[in-house]
Amino acid sequence: MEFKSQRPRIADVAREAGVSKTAVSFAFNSPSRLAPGTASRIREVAEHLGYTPHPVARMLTQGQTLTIGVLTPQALSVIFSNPFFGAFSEGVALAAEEYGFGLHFISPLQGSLARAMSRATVDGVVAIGLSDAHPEVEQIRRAGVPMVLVDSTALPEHGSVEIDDVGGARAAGEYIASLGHRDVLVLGVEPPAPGGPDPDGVTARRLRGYREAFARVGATIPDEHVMVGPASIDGGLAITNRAWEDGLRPTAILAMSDAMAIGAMRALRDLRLEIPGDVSVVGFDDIDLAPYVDPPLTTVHQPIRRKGEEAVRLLLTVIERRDQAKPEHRRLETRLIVRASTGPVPSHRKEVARGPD
Amino acid sequence: MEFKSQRPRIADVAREAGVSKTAVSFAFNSPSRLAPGTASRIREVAEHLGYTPHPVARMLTQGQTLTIGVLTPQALSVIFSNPFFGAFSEGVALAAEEYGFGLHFISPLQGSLARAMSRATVDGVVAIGLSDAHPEVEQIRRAGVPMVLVDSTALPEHGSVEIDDVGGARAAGEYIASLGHRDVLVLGVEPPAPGGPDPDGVTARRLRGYREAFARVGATIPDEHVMVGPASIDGGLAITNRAWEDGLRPTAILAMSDAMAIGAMRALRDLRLEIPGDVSVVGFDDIDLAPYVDPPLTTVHQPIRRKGEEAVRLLLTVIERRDQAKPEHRRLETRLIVRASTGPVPSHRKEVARGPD
DNA sequence: AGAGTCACCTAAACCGGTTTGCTAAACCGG
DNA sequence: CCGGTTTAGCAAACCGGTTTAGGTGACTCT
Repeated sequence: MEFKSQRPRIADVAREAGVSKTAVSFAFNSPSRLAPGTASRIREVAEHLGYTPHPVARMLTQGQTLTIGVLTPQALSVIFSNPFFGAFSEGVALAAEEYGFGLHFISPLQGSLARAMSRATVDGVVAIGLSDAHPEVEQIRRAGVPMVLVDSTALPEHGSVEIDDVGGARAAGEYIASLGHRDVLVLGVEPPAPGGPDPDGVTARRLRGYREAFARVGATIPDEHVMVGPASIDGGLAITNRAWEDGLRPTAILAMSDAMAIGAMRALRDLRLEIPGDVSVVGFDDIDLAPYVDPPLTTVHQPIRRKGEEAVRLLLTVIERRDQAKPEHRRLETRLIVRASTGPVPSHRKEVARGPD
Repeated sequence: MEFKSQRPRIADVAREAGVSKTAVSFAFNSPSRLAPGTASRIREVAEHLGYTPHPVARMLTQGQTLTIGVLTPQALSVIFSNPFFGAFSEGVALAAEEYGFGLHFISPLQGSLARAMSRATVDGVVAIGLSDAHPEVEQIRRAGVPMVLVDSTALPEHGSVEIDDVGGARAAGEYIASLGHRDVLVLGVEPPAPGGPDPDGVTARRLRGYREAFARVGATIPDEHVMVGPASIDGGLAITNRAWEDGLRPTAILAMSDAMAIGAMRALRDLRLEIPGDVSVVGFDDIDLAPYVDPPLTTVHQPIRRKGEEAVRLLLTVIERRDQAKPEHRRLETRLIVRASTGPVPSHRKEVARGPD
């Protein structure tokens, strides 16, 4: 099957140094249990042979891997295309590195998240956007791995870190409404679970915030004005185009991700519409580049890195004292950042043609 | 030390089902060696107990981890702040997922890359930006792990994927020179090895390209006009400010990363300079957002995702036929993308004050 | 000189699986 | 009814380490 590794084993070092395997192990892990001379001699032999303890074997006996997993219900190749995830990973990495933990990314294997989980050698996982509706949620829960959820409360028995989605979205909605907009398009992020509508996911929560804001001014956001797609530039671009093809002519677009907002702005440009002259755009996340795009993006700020950091810290406490202590749930604040992609509703429409509504 | 896991073991399933461990193992791995009824009964018991084979134990016997590592000489928390890395990871993930491999990120542990490597349970690694000058390069080489290098030729006995840095930089330099610029500032990316000057690293190669281009028009880029810093927005911002403080007044900035270029543009704005009216800026990478920043960034395009993908494919062939076949070295093309952040050299300087040169 | 300590080192058990060889029973053709 | 082949399942060895429970000899104390 595989190949007799030419890598030296502990027994090789033991033989070469004329001691037992135990001594070699001690030389590396508790040198104080050996005569100083012996310990250093063994280490020299090891060095000479190029010996390094086999990490897998070591994990097996120690019962720990010093690795934490980042679980995503979507393929990594899609999730990495959202700058949000880079920043989140940055936070996760920061905390993990601080405590000497490695990072392992876990995404569905042959379509199965549970399978990927059971393959992964981690001491615990940070699960991002794991929805209640995910078909494998039960298997994952049963795996009994220490876990902290991010942007989800699907598994209340585990700790979680989330943000004030509703409040952030409400602030965005109120601001847009205050500018006079009544006809908006909402760009939702695709539910992680391919099938489920994810009744309490990020998309639903933010939508609730938008709607609350509009309700206050007596306006509504009909379901047909909520379109969902991948949280990427291309996603936002495609959906916006589709909306226009469908005849929608909103004066503002509320995107649930900055990447989508940027895609939407691109689509609007291609339609010869001005931002914010003809259409206002507001994003969500406040990625590093949000201030630098053209026009600078009005968006809902969330502490992305901190979200990753706190999730890891929470997870590490769970791993350490593997207790039944009641899980901690943290909620981080959001706030609206007004830049230049939003403005008052235009007094006249550039294109008179309205949608079918 | 650690905790008697409540997780069921293979022996538990065996006892419960009234068979041997062997039978349980067969039920999962080669059901054909068992009577159909027995196999399914065992699987039921396992399901009922919530049994899942321990991944570490399995790795140990199989001699493979089905995981590939991504090795970076810098902390993940810094490298993830460069959008380039997100896109690169996207490519890596795409190929890894295709072949059912997991992804493990390896960064220095307590300052030591070699230590991090020896902890990591991977079948091979993709090392990005590993410099010749890195102090631990010898230890890493000796580890004998299948490896593919990206953006580096530090270890010629391993395969590599790189891009035409010199050509890309030369194209950028020629273009800038053709616009009449003679006084430029180069923003280099920090050498991965804290100490070494990395004589043949990315920074050196691109610098060579810029200089070749300027040489053709009889101009030079003095060393004091080459400043190095972290490849991030903040890095570019800080260095540009420092350059101005040092009295430099270039008419163009050649940044070796788009993130730095964006930071530089920010600094220029803060200095009340116009882009490209007063100063032209060209980046390197062509990240997804390069067309969307203000002004749209002129930059050297490189196939970032493909770089990640090819590295993984190369690595997988090395892992599979663990042969001594001569290592493959691939070089991907680069090309200049002209957008709006560059223009002709201004006829008069906004600020007359010149630097000390 | 004998008992007790200590320093140093080792054999064997163990972590949780997989794989190899083997046995016992069932099956088969003549 | 018998020798040969299959089938179904088991015990034990193994993967490469760590850890436990001694064992040996030198040294100290009385």
